[in-house]
Amino acid sequence: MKTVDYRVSEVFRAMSHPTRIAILDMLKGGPLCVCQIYPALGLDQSITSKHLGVLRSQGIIRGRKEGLKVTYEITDERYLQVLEAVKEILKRQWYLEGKMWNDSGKDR
Amino acid sequence: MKTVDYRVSEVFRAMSHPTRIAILDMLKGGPLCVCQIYPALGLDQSITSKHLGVLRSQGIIRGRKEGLKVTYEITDERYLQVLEAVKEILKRQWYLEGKMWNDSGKDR
DNA sequence: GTACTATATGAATATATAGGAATATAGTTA
DNA sequence: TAACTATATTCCTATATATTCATATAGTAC
Repeated sequence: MKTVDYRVSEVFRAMSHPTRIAILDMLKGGPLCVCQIYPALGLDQSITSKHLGVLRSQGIIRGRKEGLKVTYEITDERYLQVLEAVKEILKRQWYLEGKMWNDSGKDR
Repeated sequence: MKTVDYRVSEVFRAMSHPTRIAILDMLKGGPLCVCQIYPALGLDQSITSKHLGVLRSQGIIRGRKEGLKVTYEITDERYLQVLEAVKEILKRQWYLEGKMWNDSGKDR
């Protein structure tokens, strides 16, 4: 039986890639089709599918097939809260350090 | 300049190892000396030091030298809240799946 | 100074993960 | 049925990370 710590580590590992964080950010607004996700990320369908698979295997997102398309959504809103919490911690740290930052060129 | 998403990914990656999660759990109770941490984990001093270095490099913990010893502590309580939040999500998921679990043999 | 203690670091190896290109699978449409 | 579409998977290579053992560094005590 896997320990809780081990499962927690798997979840953090799944969330520890910029592309997968970008995917979670996209899903904040609600379910999205794969066909909407990978063009928005500017990535290959194949690579995107693998990242979705990592998040899905950890139960962070779930997909349902609707005809040819697959729509993904967050399984538990608290994963988004966790993500936001870390962003907030870092923003404060950076603020304290007097730094500026941005994501994909967009100012925050 | 590193993006926020990239920094978030680094923090998650730092937290994505069972040993480092165990270290954070130990530090919940307050600062601890390295000499207390690695025996409690049952790990080599060298390996423990490297894991501490990963957490330190991400600003999750900080150490201060006191004579020969180095004492580590959490830099921001919210990192612990993030850790607890994920544990809670997983506990609920496992409960819904009707599973039992434990950490190092201790029932929860 | 030497000897000792606690911690960090380096080099080598092993394992894990990511990315790219091609292919497989499942569903649709004609 | 064949052709098409959307997504997932496989294989291969490159890169990143973890572990082990040995050594370096910094502080203490004599």
